[in-house]
Order: sequence, then structure tokens, then C-alpha cells
Amino acid sequence: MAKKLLLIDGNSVAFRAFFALHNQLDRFVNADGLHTNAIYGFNTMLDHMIKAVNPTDMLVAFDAGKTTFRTAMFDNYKGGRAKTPGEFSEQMPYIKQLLDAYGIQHYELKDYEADDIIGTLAGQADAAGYTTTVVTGDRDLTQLTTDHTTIAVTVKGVSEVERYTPAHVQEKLGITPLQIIDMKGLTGDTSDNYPGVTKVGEKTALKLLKQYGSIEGVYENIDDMKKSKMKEHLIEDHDLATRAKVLATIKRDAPITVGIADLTYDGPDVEKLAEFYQTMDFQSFLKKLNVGPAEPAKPIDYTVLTKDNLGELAQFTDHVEFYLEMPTPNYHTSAFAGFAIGHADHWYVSRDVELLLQPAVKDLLASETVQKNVFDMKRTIVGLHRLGLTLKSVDFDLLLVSYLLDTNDNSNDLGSLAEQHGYTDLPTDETVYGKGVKRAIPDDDTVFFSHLARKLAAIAALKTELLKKLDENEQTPLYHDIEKPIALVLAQMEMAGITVDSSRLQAMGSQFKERLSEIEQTIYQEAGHEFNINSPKQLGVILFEEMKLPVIKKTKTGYSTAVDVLEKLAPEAPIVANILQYRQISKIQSTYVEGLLDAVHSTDQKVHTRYLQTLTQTGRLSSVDPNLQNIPVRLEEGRKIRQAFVPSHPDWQIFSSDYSQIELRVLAHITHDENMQAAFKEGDDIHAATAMRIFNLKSPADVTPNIRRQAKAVNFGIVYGISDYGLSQNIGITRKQAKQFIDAYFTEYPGVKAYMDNIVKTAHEQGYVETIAHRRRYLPDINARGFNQRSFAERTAMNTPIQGSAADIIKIAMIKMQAKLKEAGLQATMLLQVHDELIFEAPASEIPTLEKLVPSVMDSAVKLDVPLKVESHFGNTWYDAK
DNA sequence: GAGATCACG
DNA sequence: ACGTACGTGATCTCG
Repeated sequence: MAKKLLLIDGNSVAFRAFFALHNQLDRFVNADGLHTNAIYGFNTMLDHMIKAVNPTDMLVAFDAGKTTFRTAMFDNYKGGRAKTPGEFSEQMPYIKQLLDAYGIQHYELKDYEADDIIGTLAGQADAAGYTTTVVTGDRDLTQLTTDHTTIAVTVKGVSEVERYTPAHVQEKLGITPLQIIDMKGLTGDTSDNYPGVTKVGEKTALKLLKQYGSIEGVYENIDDMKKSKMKEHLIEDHDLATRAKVLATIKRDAPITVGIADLTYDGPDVEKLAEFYQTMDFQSFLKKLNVGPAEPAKPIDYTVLTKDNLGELAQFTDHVEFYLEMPTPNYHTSAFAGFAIGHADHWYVSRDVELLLQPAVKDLLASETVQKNVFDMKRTIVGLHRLGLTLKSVDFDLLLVSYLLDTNDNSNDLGSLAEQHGYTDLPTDETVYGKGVKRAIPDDDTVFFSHLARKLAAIAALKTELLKKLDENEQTPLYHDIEKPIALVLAQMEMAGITVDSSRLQAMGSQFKERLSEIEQTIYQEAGHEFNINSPKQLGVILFEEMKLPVIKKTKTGYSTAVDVLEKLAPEAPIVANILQYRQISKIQSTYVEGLLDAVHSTDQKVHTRYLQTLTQTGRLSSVDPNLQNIPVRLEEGRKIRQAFVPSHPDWQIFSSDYSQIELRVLAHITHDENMQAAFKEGDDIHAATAMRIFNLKSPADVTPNIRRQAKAVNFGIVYGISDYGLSQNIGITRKQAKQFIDAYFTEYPGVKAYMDNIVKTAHEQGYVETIAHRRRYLPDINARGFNQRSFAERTAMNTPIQGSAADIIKIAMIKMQAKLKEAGLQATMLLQVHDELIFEAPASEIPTLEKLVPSVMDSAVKLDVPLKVESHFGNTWYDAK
């Protein structure tokens, strides 16, 4: 049998695992007070890699200690590193115990690093005809890749890896794996604390290597190089480069005392592993082992509800758990499979939702005094509404609370969510109902009813603990005063739906269809043959191989044919403009004409979107089936789609109000920047005001449209957590200019600068950031070692309080708005929310009222240090409300 | 099922 | 020096 060897860089992967779960450090503590996050993460990675590779042989290599032959030749090697956290070190011995239970060899060698052990074994395995996979968090190991050795570098979390083969290295860097050593020699390595040649980074190094092949090649030809600073640095730092190359070279001949023959992997010792999981308190891993009491789940008592025992429900006078089972995600259309209701281990279940209509149940659900505990109240409310029922007094919504506690825990499955909170007596829907085409509600009553009863038990079991956590996070008002009320408002908006003029859409569709086939023919002629224009792959071949247009950007899989690329190519060949035109129209046709028509309910000619309330990381809503938050508006052709969104009654109008620059106003508020606040208080055009400041203009008359556009882009950039490169790309200036703009911005708005520095610092310290309503977002990557991951987390830290606070504000406005409409007895109905705008339909006679009412509710929703500004429009269709 | 593309704020 | 804007969803192709 072909030998498959899996080699793991133990220290590196353990460290990654530790930081991947760092923000949950407190959650991963066993009964003995031992932190277990790195052990847990390591186990996750092991399972994942074993499944992916299916190895016949395995070994995990560890570093033996602080001193190695590298520190002997350079005593500062790996110096200056932050001290290893105690919470990490204490876990290392247990990771080795875990490996013993798994039956996996582990090995360390005095004076050598794990890399060298891996390099040596991988070499032996190559010679013996093995296929080898190396798992590490350290990119340096990519120098080991050969035709038979793949290096899997962890990129995100612990189980997501990027695989390096010689071809991948060639594609990514344009050099061979062995040349990576020369590259490190030239650049040095800051994380290992050894210098290379001054001012030489990856770009320069790659250029030199492509020309000269190796460090030796560079120095052999150094005399022929023309005079430059780089040449001087190369000559000056020759010794450093030579030393760096030795330090970077992974040993292929370390004096190891294990050989590849000793690494057979036969799978874990299940009993030993179960015992280990017990001591670590790893319930989910324990469950996967299929041993012990966790599986099969212990039976649960339930009573089948019938017309004859309905009276028993009268026992529930304070609290009741309720769950309505709808098998498909779209609760506007889903069938009903059954329900469960009860409290304190008295669970009543039924497949017959008609029973809900009986007063004993109906009145219980509508009771204001009996508190309801549910999972996904919005889904439940809409489902019940379709049956003619009302749900009142929701106290605990497990889905909402989990989301508020940690936006990353946003599974829509009750079972997996419960498991994340340490409750293991509820299998997932997938386990019980199956997945894909096989998914079905079980015919077996015991199986189905037990599952329903267990759902209630899970909701009940988690309530106290999660509400307490919510309170500790100071999120109780966010939950009771914003998220629960908005769920009800959203349910009403979704149920109201918005009317679509299907014949209008169909007429537009046939026009687009004609134009598409015309453009299609032109494109085929220009290309010389037919091909699939929708395939970026085929299009790439036409443009960059057959027509030999210059390649501007590449994607992971080939040539990029994205808009920005095609726009640059448009002057080169007429086909490019036609492709852009084709793309634009085909997008409108497939997504907005055909897609929208598919979503129209035939019963009422309306679309009923679903707002996902527990998905985004910032607190915004998202919209699906169909998405009504991305209906075209920027280009006129697409904007016409909005003509198909019409009022549901004759003589009614579409009315829309939007916040202007809400994010920048939030920025001015939370940064306390005096200059920016002054601009908003004066009612200035903020982009023009910014332009005058950063370009040092004396009079508003000096602000040309182009200058204003640039200032606007800078304002946006700041909100997104700016980088000079990003800004330069966006407005087509050099990176240097972009940097000057940003520097000027921070000088002019010092409060903004202070805030940005501060929020990043806060994020590093506490691991999360918050909005004005105490919505919280954890940033697990904020202390990541990878520059890229860390930078991303830092930009997120800057952006989330802004985007999230704006989301808080409009949610509050919506809650107040709905109350006002009712209070004023208006027929006007709130239909849609698009992040900073609200869309209504109303009788024409109510429009004057709305023009006053809606902006006043929106701009007073939350009191900020700067005024909020709202603009309103109305018309016969959504298109005309502009 | 992932990746590319493009629609929105 | 590193490689980049923040947050989403739908549709299409292709392995």
C-alpha cells in the first residue's frame, strides 16, 4: 500500500491553536483549573488533517528547548520575542498526552528545532517513495516542498490550511522552494530576530533571485551591478546574508534517533482517549468517540398532546418553552411538521399544528403574563401568524441571546448552538433529520417527538446562564429594548411584503433578452468564435491568450476579468466594452428580473424577504429570499428595476427616508473630534469641509468636484480603517500621495486619530470592540502573528463601532417608528430597511404627515453630539421615490 | 462546494 | 517589508 506520512510541527500548531481560541480562554478551563484552548484546537486540527490525509504514518515534532545550534551561532536568534504565556506553556505536556492516546509518535531532539526533525524525516520519506504532508503555522517550512511533499500552512483558525507544492510556490513567488532559503537570507526574518541585507524586502529579494538564482549568484555578479544604494547594502551586509541563509536553512540531516520505519499510525486508543477527554472536559470530542454515556442520548419523557389532555396545559402559569417545527428555512412558505410546548420537564408534543388553534394553546401563546422561551422568535412569530396565531411576551430567545454574546456563534441549528454553550443532550437537526435530498421529518414518533422535547429542554437549560452572561456584558438593555422589539417589527415588515409588478418586470425582461442576444453575436464575431461569455475562464483565454491583451491582474485560479481590469483594457479592443455591457445586462436579467420573479408569491403578488437578524458581525441586518437590500440604484439601466416595486393599493405611494452620512456622524460622535463635530453642527457639506482641510483650501469656491470626490474617498477610507494602498487604489493616485492625504486628515481631525489608535489598543487588550448600544464583536485575530490577519482585525476594530452603532441607531428608529404609526392611527406601513433608509407604502393622503413624522422619529432616535440628518422622497414606485 | 463576479449600504 | 479598504447575497461556472 502506498505510504502516506503526516508530519506536524507541534509547537507551531499548538501556538496557532492557542491564539485561534484566545478570546475564549475563559471558556476553556477544565475542572482542575487548567486552560485547555490550545489542547482543544490541536485536537481539532489533528482530526481535520487525519481525515484529509488518511495517513499510514505520523509524527509530531517539538522544539527541545531554548538553545539550539542556531542560538549557538547567533545568540540573539529568536530573541526579543514576547514571553510565552503561562496559559500556553501549561498545556504542552497535555498535548503530548493527547498524542499518546491517539497513538501518534512525537519526538524532540536537543539542540535542534522541530523544523529540522521534519526536514530530515521528509527527506527520508521522499527517498522511500512516500507521499508526505507537513502541517505547520510557519511559512519557512515551504522550502521543504517537493513533488511528493506538500506543506500545509495554517492560515485561519486551526483547520484551514494553504497547501504549498513546488508549483504553488512558483506561482506565488516565481521561485523554486529551495530559493526560499536564499530569499530569507537576503531579507532576514524579523520574527526570528535575525537581519538580512539592509532595505531588502521580499520584492527586491525576488527580483535579485530571478536574475541571479541564489545568494551566491548575487555575490558572484556583484561587480557587474550598476552603482546603487542596494549594491552598497549588499556589499556591506554580505556576512549577514550568509549567516541568515544558514539560519534559514532547515536541516535535512539532523542526528535523529527515529526513522520513517517507526512512525506507523494505527488510530487512537479509544479508551485512553475517552479518559483524556473526560479529564479535559471535552464533551463534544467525547461524543464523537461514540463511547460512554454521551451516546446514545438518554431517553426523554414527553406527552403527546391531544384534544383530550389539552387541559393539562393550564399548569403553565409563569413560564413556558415553545418550539414550532418548520422543516425548510423559509418560514414564509415552509410546511409545519409539529410543535412542542411545556416547562420544567413536562414536555407536550404533536405533529398536528391544528391543535395550536385550540383555546388552551392559543391563549397560552397569546398570554401576556406567561413568559415564553423560544429559539428564533421572529421565525416563530411569522410561522404562528400564518396559522392565525399571536405570540406574546417572549422572555428568552436562545438564538438572539447567543448572537449578542458572540456574533461568531450564529448557527441556525438549535443543537449545534446548544453544544457551543456546553449543552450536549440535543443532537443537531442534521443528525436526526438527515441532510440533502435525504432530509426528512422522521416517521417514527419516538424519534421525532424526543427531538422536539429535547429542543425545549435545551432552551430551558441554557436560559439562566446565558441571560446572566448577557448581564455581565451590560447587554441586557440591548437585548430587551432593541433586539427583541426589532424582531417583532421585522416580522411585521416581512409579513407585509412589498408588491411587485410582474408584468412590468416581464416586459423589461424580454427587452433585456433581445439586447443580450445582439451583444452576444457581436462578441462572438469579435472573438472569432462562440464561447461562454459567463465563464471567466473561457473569457480569459480569449482576451489574454487569443487576443494577447495585457494581463493586469491575476486571481488564484487564472486571469482576472473583473470590472476594474476590463475598464483598463477597454481602449485596447472593442470586445471589452461589449463584454462589460453584456455583464451589466445579464446581471440585471438573471438576478433582478428572473430572480425576483421567482420570488414573487403567486397568492398576493408580493415578495416577502427574510431579514437575518443574527448573521452579521456588526449588528446590521441582511436580507435573503430575495435580497431587497441590493436592488440596483447606481446605474440608470438597473435602477429601472425599482419601477417594478409598487404600492399594494391604488392611490398609495412609496415613501422613503434615509439618513445622510450616518456613519460619518457616528464617527464625529464617538471620536469627539471637535473639528468634525463643528462641521456637522454648522450644517456644512462634510466632504467639502474635509477637502478644504486636507488640501488646505481657503474658500469653499476652491473645492472642485474632483477635489471633493477625493476627500469623500478619504472620509470613506477612514470609516473602513484606512490604508494608504487601499485609498490609492480607490481613487487612482500613488501610494505616497494617499499617505499624505491620510496624514493631513489626521492632523486636521486629531480626535479621529486618537480614537483610531485607542480602539485598536482596546481591541488588543480586551479582545473585542463595542458599539454605542454595547453590541460586541470579538476579534480573535487581533493578536495573530500573521501581519495580514492582524491588520485585518485592526481595521475591523476601527470599522465595527462605526458601522455597528449606525445599525443600532436605525434599529431604535424602526422600533419607535412602528409605535408612532400605530399611535397616530396611520395606514402607512413600514416595508423595507436598507441599512440607512426606511421604505414605506402609504395612502397619498398620508404623505404630508409622513414627511414630518418619519424624519423627526429618525433624527431623534438616539441623541448624539452631532445632529442626525434625514432626507425623504416619495412617488408612485420605488424608482420614483428619489 | 468553492471561486469569481457584481449588486447594495 | 508585509498586502489591503468595511459589511452583505445571488448567480454563474467548473472541478
